[in-house]
Amino acid sequence: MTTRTLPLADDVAVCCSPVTGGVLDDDVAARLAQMFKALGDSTRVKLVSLIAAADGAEACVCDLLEHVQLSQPTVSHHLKQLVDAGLISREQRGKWAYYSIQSETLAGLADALRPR
Amino acid sequence: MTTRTLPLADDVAVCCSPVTGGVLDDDVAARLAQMFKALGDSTRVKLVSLIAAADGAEACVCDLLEHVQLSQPTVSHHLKQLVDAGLISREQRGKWAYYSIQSETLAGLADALRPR
DNA sequence: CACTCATATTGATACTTATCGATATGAACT
DNA sequence: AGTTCATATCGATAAGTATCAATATGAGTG
Repeated sequence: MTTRTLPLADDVAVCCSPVTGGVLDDDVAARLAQMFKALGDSTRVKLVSLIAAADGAEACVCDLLEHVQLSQPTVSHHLKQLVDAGLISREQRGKWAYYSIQSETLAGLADALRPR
Repeated sequence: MTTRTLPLADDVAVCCSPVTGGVLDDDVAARLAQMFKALGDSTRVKLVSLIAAADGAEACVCDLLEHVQLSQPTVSHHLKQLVDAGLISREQRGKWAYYSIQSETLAGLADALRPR
């Protein structure tokens, strides 16, 4: 898989399409599934919680490596998936890459899950 | 993989452990990931929305088959995963198996995602 | 420019999963 | 008991993914 941004529903559409609020269009379902899939791995769930709990609500890979028992390439790979799904964002500052939570996307996901 | 109920954190623990509220224990992260993974497939997201939108908020497999272009065994397989994750429940009534949304679990998941 | 450090990418491998056809189960009906 | 209908399970296969060692990239530093 190469890096790509899925040409799917944007965040606005997602936030307005609750899972339990009616039959979802295929593209909305696909976008939701992409985000859920990104969270469908305990390592990635933990990475998100680590980033959220980090000082300044951002963390570099080196910080995260100390908390999960995985190789650096593997952690990098998981972070990429979270970025691709729009759940976290990446910012390069000097030698370090800082990851932070995309709260709006996460909140939108939560909203899509809430019963209607 | 055989049928199993994961000996992980129960729903109460999950609902009280927001993803962005601090570093998650491994077992809580695993339970959350199990539920997210169940939703990490567009077919399953759509099945959930179909069930929620169905008359009486429940649907039998035959109803669902009409709305997804997949074989009956495949739909059965997806439903099983959703049941195993606790997101929907199954009730046999006569010849039919009725699936319905586990709203509390879904609400708990939404709660775990909401920013703290 | 050479060197180091932090992170990303590549390539390989083992494991998982989505899917289907075939078959089994199990309930109602005759 | 035999038949039919709805659904589940099995077995196989193709596609996807998690992981790591090795290597590349790219930013700072001397």
